Amino acid sequence: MKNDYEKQLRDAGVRITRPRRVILDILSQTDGHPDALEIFKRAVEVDNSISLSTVYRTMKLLEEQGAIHRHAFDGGPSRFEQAGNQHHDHLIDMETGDVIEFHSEMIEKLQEEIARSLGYEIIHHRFELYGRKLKK
Amino acid sequence: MKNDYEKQLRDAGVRITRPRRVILDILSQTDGHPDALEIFKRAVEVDNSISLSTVYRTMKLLEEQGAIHRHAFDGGPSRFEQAGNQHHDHLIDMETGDVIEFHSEMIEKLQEEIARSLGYEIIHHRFELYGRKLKK
DNA sequence: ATGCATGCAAAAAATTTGCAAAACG
DNA sequence: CGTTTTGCAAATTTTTTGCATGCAT
Repeated sequence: MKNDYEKQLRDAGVRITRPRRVILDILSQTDGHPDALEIFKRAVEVDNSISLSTVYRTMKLLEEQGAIHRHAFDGGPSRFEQAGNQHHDHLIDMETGDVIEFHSEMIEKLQEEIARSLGYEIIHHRFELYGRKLKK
Repeated sequence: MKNDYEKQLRDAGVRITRPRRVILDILSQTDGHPDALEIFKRAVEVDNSISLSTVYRTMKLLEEQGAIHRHAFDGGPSRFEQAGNQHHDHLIDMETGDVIEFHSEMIEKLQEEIARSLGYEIIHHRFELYGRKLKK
């Protein structure tokens, strides 16, 4: 997928600077869930003047713009992924750290129902399964 | 609820020291979801020689023993609650920070199904709703 | 007694911030 | 050209750890 967030962000009044473009490119070329440090390391390979602060600042900005999602899986640092794909939840393989994405319409519906019955409207949610691969 | 983890822990070979007893008492007198610092502050009121390190070490120990659950709600520090009550998930009021507990058998079943269909066995899961109170 | 637990201070890990200089539109 | 953004270093926040001493069993 091409990095076509650029126009979208520009329209939202976000300046597209060199560091931001580098980070956006990295995000659109990745389908994993890298943390800030990983993004930083890859960014430095492209432009060695980029700083870790800028990565953090950019992640916050992109999150506010809805361009990425931030995850905080058990313990570790925040990990990011581009938004825009269809919504999904995560299953984390506790042995390998692998992240498997899944989607359940049923779950989505249920949580709406639960929230409504408690008198709430959902802004966002986290649904993470932590498991171990079954031997067949 | 009385602090009756003591016997249970003792049987598991865990030494019951003064700091640990103080912390266990605090946990059993609380039905919120305090973080380490809050527990530390309350502990100091009972015994001013307790250190924050010990609180952290004790929380890790109790977690391993299954006596408490650790939560990492969006952003903030780890927050703890005693285990032993029936399993439940959390809805976090984004305006007040209040934590509302709920339980859905349907959700429990669904996640088992999802994990199984992906070839996994669930060790634990996190299901958190972040929402805003509906005005009626 | 003897090993495990504690307090303290220092280290680590993750993230944020102040500020002067540089870059964007 | 006026703002916004950046890099850097330093500060914060949360948590962990090394080590000498103290306490539980």
